[in-house]
Amino acid sequence: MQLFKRGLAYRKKAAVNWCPADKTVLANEQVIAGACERCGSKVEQRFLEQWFFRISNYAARLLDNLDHIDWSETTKTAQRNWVGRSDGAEITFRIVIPGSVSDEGSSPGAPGASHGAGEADPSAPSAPRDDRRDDIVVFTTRPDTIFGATYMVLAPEHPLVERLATPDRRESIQAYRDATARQDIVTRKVAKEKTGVFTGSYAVNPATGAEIPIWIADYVLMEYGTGAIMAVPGHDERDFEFAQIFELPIVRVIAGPGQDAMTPLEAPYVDDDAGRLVNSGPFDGLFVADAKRAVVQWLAGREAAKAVVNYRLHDWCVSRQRYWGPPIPIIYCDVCGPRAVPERDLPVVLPDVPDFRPDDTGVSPLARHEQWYRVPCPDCGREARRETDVSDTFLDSAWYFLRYPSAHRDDVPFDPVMTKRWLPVTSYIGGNEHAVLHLMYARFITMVLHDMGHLDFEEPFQRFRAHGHIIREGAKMSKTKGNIVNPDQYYEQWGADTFRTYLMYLGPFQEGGDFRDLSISGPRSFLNRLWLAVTEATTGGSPDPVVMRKLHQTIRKVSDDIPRLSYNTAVAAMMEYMNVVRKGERAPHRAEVEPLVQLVSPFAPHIAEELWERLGHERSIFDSGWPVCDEVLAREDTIELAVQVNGKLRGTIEVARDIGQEGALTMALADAQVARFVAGTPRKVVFVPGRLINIVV
RNA sequence: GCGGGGGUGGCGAAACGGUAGACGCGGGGGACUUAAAAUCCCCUCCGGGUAACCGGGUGCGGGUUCGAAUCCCGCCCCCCGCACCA
Repeated sequence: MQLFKRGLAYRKKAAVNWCPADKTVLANEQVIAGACERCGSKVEQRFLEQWFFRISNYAARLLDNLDHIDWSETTKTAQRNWVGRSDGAEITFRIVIPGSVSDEGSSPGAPGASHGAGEADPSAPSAPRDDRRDDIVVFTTRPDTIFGATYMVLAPEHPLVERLATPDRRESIQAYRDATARQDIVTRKVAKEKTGVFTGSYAVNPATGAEIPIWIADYVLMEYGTGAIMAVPGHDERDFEFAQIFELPIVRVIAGPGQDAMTPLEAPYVDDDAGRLVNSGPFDGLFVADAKRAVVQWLAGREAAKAVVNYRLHDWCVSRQRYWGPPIPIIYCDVCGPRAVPERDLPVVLPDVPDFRPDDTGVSPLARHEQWYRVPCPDCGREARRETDVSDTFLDSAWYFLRYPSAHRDDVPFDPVMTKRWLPVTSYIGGNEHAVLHLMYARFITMVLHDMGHLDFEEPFQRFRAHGHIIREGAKMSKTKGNIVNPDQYYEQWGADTFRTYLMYLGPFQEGGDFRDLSISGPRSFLNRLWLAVTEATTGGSPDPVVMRKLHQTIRKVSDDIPRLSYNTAVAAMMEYMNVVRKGERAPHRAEVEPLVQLVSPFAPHIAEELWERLGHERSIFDSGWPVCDEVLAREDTIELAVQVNGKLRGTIEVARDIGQEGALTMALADAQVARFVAGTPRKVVFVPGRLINIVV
C-alpha cells in the first residue's frame, strides 16, 4: 500500500504463461521447452491486468551499491548481470510509408535493392522534421555502426506496425503477429532460426540519408529498449543471420586487425576494442570507443540521438491468480479509480471458502465470491470492488527480516527501537538460487522503506555468503524433484547431533557436492569419544601441559574457523584434539575437556548441553560464554624446522621456537642426512623463522 | 555465447608462496572380550629397497622463484548461473 501511494505500484496488461490443463499461471521457471513442468501440456500466452512494482526505478542503485557490500562475488555478479546495464543511445529514424502523405516522393523499390550505406553525403545530413509523430526511436549500444544500419526491425507488438504495414503486406503481417502471440513466453525468447516479415515501409538512416526497409521479427523484444532496432548485419550476429536469410545488404563499417575494408564478410565482425571505422564518412579511422561518443554527439546536434542507459531489469510482477496469499489491498471505484484500503481496515483477510482452486478463466478464485469483493469505495462510499488477486510470496520474504525482531508488536510491522538495535542483518547465508529473486527484492523493498524514512540503512544484508548445493541423483536436491534426503531417518539411526556435525564436516560449506552417507560413522564416533572423555574426567591432580597446549591451539583454530564458515576444518581440529585427549587409556582431567564441550556446542547442541549439566553447571551452556585461547599456554617451546637443500626436503630438526638463522644453519649442517647433500660452502641460505631453512649449493 | 566456481590418494577433503595429503571414510594388522558392540594401538599416495633412504607425484604444456597445489601465460575437462536484452 505504501508503494502504491508513492507511485511505485501500478497496473498494466502483461503476458503470462498459462497452462490450459492445470488452469493456472506459471512462472517462467515452470515452463520447460514450451510445456508445463507438471503435466506437459503446451503452455499458452495470456494477457492479464497485473500489478507491478517499479523496481526498475532502482536499477542504478541496486547496481552501484554492490560495490560496497560484503557479498559472495558470484552472487554479486549474478545481480549485476540481472540488472544488466547497457550504455548506448536512442537514435531517431524518420519513416517513409509508400503511398502515404509522409512519403516524400522517393521510390523505394524492393527491400535491399539499392539502399546500401555509404552512398549518401554525411556532411549534409537530412534536416530534422517538425512533425515527429511518425518517427521511430531505436536503442543501440553501437551508435558507431550507424553507417552500417541497412534495415530496421521492430518487435511484432510494436504500436507503429499497423501504420507501417502497406496494404499488400497487411495479411502476412497479421499472420506473423498472431503466430508470435501464440508462442509461450519462454520459447519466444530462446534463440532459434530467424523469422520475420517486411512491412512495406522504410526508415531514413539519419547518418547516410539512405532509405532502409522496416521489418518485424520476433527476435526483437518489445519490453527491452524501445522495441525497435537498427540492424547492422556487418557487426551483429543476429542481424547477420537475419540478413543472410532475407538477402538484405551487409555492409562493413568497422575493420579490425588482419582484415581491411575490402575483405568480403563471411561473418559479422563484433570486436569493439581493436576495430576502426571505415565507410563512415567523417568518422573513418576512429577507434570504436571514440566513434561511439562522436557519432552520438554529431546526431545529437540534429536532435536525432541522445545518450541513454538501459537496464534489463524488468518491473516486478506481484499479482498472483491464486487463493493462498495476501490479498492486494486495493479497491476499485468506477468514479474514484483504484484506491488503497484504509489502514484501519488492514489486513484484508481471506474469506473462508470451499472452492479455492484456480479455474480456466485465468482470474483469481476470490473473484468468484461477490459477497467478499463487493465493498463500498473508501472515498466516495459508492459501490466498488476489491482487487481479487493476491500478492507474490516473494513480497513477504522481501521484508520478513524486519519483522523477526518485532514479532511481539501487533500494532506496527516493525518496532523502530528493535530495528535500530538489531538491523541490518550482519551475516546472511542462503542459496545462490535466490541471487536474482529474493535477494534483489529484499534490497529493493529495503531501499524504498529507507527512502520513506522508516529505516536508516538501505542495504538489508551487510554480508552474504552462498552455501553450496548437495547433488543427488544428478540433480540439486529439491522438493519438486523429489530427490531430497529425509533427515528423519538419520535422526533415528544416528541422532540429530551426529547428523548436524556430519553435515558440517562433509566438505567446504560454500561448495556443493554429491551426497553420500558413507562416512557419518566418523562424526558419530567422535561424539561417542567426547561423551566418554567427559563422563570419565577426573578432578584430581593437574591437567597435562601438553594436552592443555593443544586445547588452547584448538580453541584458537575453532574460533577462527567458524566466522570463516570453515566448519569442516573446525570439526577436524576438534577431532584432532580428541585424539590427543584420549591417547591410550588415561582418564582426562576435567580442565582438558570442559572448554571442548563449549566448542562442540554449536555443532552438537544436545549432547553439549547434557554434558554441561553433568559437569555440574546449573545454567545452560549457551549462557556460558565462549572459551578464549590463552596464547601463553598455546605456545610451543620447541618446533620442528624443515631443512631443505636446493628447495628439496632433506630432513627436519628439533629446535628452540625462536632460533635464529645462524643457530639453525649450524644445527642443520650437523645433521648427517643434510650434510650428505651439502658439498662445500652454501651459496645462499633462505631462513623462514619457525618454518624452514633452505640451503642453496 | 557471457559470467562464476572447480580439477589434489580407493573416497570426502586439508594445506599465510615454505615438510603435499591434516581430519574422516574405506582397507589391512593387533589388544581387550566366551562372543559382539564400544574402546584402545599400529600400517595405508605411487615405484624401488630388508631397512636407513632414494626417485616420482596436486588435469596438461610452459614461465617466475632459493622454493609453486598455491603466482603468471597458453590449453583440456567438469559443475552452476544467465542467455535472441540490440
